[in-house]
Amino acid sequence: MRSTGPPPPPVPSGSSHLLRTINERAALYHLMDNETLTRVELRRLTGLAKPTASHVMSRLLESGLAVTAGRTTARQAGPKAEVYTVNADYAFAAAATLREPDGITVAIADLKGHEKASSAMRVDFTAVPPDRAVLNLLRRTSEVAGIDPDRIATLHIAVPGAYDADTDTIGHADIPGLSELRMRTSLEAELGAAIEIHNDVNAATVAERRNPEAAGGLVVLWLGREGLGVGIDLQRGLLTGLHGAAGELGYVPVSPDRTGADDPTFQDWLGAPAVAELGRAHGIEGDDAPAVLAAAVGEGASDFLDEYATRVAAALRLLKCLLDPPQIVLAGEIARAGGETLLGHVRDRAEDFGERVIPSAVYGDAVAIGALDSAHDDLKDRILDSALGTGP
Amino acid sequence: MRSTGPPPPPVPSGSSHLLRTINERAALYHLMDNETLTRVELRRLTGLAKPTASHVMSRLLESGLAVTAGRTTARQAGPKAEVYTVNADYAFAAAATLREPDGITVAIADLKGHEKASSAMRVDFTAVPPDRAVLNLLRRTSEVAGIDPDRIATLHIAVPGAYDADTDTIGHADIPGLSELRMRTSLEAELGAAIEIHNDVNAATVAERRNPEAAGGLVVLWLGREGLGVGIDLQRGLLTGLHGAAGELGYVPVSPDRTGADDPTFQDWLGAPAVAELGRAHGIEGDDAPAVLAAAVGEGASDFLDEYATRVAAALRLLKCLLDPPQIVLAGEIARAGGETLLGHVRDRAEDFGERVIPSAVYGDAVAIGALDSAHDDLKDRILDSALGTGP
DNA sequence: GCCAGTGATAGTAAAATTACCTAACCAATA
DNA sequence: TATTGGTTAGGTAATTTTACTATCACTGGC
Repeated sequence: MRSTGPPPPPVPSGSSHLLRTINERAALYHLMDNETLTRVELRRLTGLAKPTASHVMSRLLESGLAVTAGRTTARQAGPKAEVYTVNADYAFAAAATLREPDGITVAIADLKGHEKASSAMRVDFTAVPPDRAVLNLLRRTSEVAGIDPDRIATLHIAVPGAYDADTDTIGHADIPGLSELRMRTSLEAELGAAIEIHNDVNAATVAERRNPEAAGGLVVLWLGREGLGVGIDLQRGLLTGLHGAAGELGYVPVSPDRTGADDPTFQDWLGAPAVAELGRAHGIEGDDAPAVLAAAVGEGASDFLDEYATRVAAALRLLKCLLDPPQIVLAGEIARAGGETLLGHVRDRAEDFGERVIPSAVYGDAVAIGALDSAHDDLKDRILDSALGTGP
Repeated sequence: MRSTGPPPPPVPSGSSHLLRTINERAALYHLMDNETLTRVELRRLTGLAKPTASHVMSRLLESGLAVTAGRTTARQAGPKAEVYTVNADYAFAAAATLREPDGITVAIADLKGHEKASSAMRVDFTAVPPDRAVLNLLRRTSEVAGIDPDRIATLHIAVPGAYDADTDTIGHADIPGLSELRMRTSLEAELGAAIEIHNDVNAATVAERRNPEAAGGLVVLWLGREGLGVGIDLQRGLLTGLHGAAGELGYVPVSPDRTGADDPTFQDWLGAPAVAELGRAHGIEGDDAPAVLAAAVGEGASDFLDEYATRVAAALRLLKCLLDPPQIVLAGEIARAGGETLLGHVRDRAEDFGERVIPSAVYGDAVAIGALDSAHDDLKDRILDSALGTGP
């Protein structure tokens, strides 16, 4: 379904053109990696000779991928070196989130990763199909930011559900009309952009990559206002699974050896319903699960916190034993409401791997931020792969 | 601990030398991928011009990596094309397994992946340290096969335990002296070879890659004679975890919500002890867990099989929900003893993902085969990376 | 049934192309 | 005046294109 024809060999071959492509790719990579660059710095990074570095740079300027950004303020002898940057407006990355009952958000970033515009809108998905809603808000947002929608090269969408890339369908989604839609196909037809659809927890997991502590790989236990999920980001990239349904801890039975009729899952035992029930048992009130946790922390209800932390630690032990990740991030609205207090209790219960449990390093909407980060990474990869190397 | 200095940029750059290296690498890759190759076939695979293909081939011959293998039996007009092959004796890959109470096995394969020799030996690890035992048997085996031990470029060792590459230590190992050893360091000093140490279940998982059905990724539930384990091989390579302790399902509590004193783990509930206990309860006898299963299958004890299959399916559901793998392989001595019968029962219990559960496709010692496959893959990678490209 | 002619294929040789590197040079600046 | 940024000129190394030779199966006349 994905690709046709035989796959290209993993080891390329070619002639002088390939060499030029390689060197231009390398230069572009360093340019995207370094904010600003002079010819001399490029020379040092790539090891190319002076005339070659010069030539490669002028090719990048011609193609519009690089732009000049003044000259160095020379404090050494000699002329001032010309400074180059990536052309931030060469192409844009967009991200959208779909949530119930919040509606949708859209954000657009330039090639440098700077957010240019964002907007949110409540949507009644029974009245407006999700794909139309995203399209409308994306067009409006790009207009506000003064961005030509045709320059948006990637669009990543975070949805609450499991996206199956092979069939272009979304499973386990509680948004009306979402499971019947072929979202990627329909949006790709309207927009020119490359569309990717991610699970919301996976998007939040990408956002946690901003934490330099988690560079070696991380697993996120997402304790959301409603649902529960796990994001796995180890070695190279997200683990999404065959049908995009990896990390669905919520569907796992807590006690498979008990063949009772109720058969509680981790969602029942650890998710929002469990928090509400635990709150009632301990006399702690709140409108929703995060509120209950905030109240518990405020009141110093250590019995409640111990009980809940024990459950969280049990889930973490499962993840630690199966995946042995360098870091386990506690994230989501409930975890945020629990704050350092909850984290401390969980660490106490986690015993041997407590030091690996860290709080979320993301401020703000992790799902939206992660989706935009993901779209931006994808954009850079695509620019690197396609914008050059189509020489004679 | 692993590398010093700044990492090289992921996008290389270079001059004509690089180009030649690239093309020779490509040729070598195709040569290793294709058993035999003529210049014309190489031309078609790489897209290189005729004289270049010729030149690259003669370089490979000079370096000793390729050898001639006669000429084609021309059934078309024109001269017979010269046929080339990888020089199978250019370098060798070795594998070893350490098991209690079986002792150690050693196997050696040539660059083409053909097994040249293998041997097994019972070892009293309290008398002979594991690293010395491996070294001795490896030297003896290579002597028997007439292979210069210096040409053994990779050695992969499968051990029952979690290998931590950073500290070069093995945890959770029940072989005397194994946890005190720095096995890689000590063997690397004696042998010139590159040493890798794998968990035994992970080695068996590599062996399952031979099954073309599992090309999209697989997870192995290993029901061994003694222990229980999970091998995860998705997207890119094995998931080993920070301390090599990924896949240790045996240590996971079955029912975290029950805070009883016994606190049974999956090992207790699904491993060899559980099989023995279940056998006693159903009046089925056997010397060890596989024997009990074989007896149950022979007697058609469907009550026993249903009960055990229900437990296996519970573990599989956990793996399916967390990892969503394309295939789940049932392997290990217990699973083999249960055969198609057990598989059928498990599939019935697995409901929605039963069709993804497949039997092991490996005949013989999966751990030893996987370790050798792994060593051979590593050998090919290293040859590709190092043998060429050291030009002027 | 034999043997030269024909055409297709394997491989090599020479010239042209492309991109890189070194070395020399010019200009700007502390 | 020495140093640095940048360009120009000439040379090198790898490729490709074009042209050529050698080999071999097939064919058809003798």
